[in-house]
Amino acid sequence: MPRPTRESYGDQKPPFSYIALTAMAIWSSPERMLPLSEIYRFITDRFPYYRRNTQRWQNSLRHNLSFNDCFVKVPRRPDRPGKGAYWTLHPQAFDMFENGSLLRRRKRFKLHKGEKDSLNAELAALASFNRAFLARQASAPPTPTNASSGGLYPSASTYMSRLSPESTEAPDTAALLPVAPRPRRAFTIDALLEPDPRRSSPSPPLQLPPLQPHCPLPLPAPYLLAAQRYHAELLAGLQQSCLPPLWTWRESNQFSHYTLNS
DNA sequence: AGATGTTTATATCCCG
DNA sequence: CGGGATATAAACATCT
Repeated sequence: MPRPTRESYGDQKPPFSYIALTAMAIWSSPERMLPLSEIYRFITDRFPYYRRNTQRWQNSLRHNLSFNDCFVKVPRRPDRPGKGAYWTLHPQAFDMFENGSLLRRRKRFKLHKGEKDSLNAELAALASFNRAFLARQASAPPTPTNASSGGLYPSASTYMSRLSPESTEAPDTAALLPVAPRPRRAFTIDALLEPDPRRSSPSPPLQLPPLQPHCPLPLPAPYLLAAQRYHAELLAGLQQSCLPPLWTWRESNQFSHYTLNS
């Protein structure tokens, strides 16, 4: 091919940190979130250097995902079964490469304890809900005669009827514990679902525009330039991915919880 | 069992 | 050069 678009740097180590490589992979995906295996694939597809010694660098990469607050683990929605969770970028970490170096950031992105607790609590609540939903699905499998009629889910009413009357909020009461005092502009599920304060239109379903199918070779410049746009799209993407139409996130006085759409 | 995450420890590297 | 960010190693848990 006249112009190599997928591979680069040959066998040389690319001048990117694992954090940068992972951010590129996540950012280049249509939904701005990827499972671990896809992050691996993004890197090995483009950088031949990482086709060897996979155990070593993949261990490092996993360490980075867990260790750095700039990466957020989003639980899978139950209609997308698979291995592992999705990984995305924390919107407040967009400027972490602002010094222009993809090798070393000026400072590490760290969430404050309150923000981190709040985010973790809400993500855990979502994961807990998904687990309970799947468990219920397993205990009441679809009729063996037709596996493909009427969608993937049992109806919401079916689900609700299986719950004891006093547990109509969520299966896991731990998930309902009051979340820590909410910081303004937090990256929380409910913050994401908060309609744009400036627009008061009655819930126009936020449509995620089909993005470029591919980002040939991510570079620093486009990364910075698109941060703003990415932010909006990430919100839309999370709204689509985390909260399928089956349920809705609701705010009551002190507790936040999921309710099934009826 | 193997993939995925989490955590701790230590070494190495880069930016100011 | 020094301190902080990053890389590597490794033990261990969890989930499919």
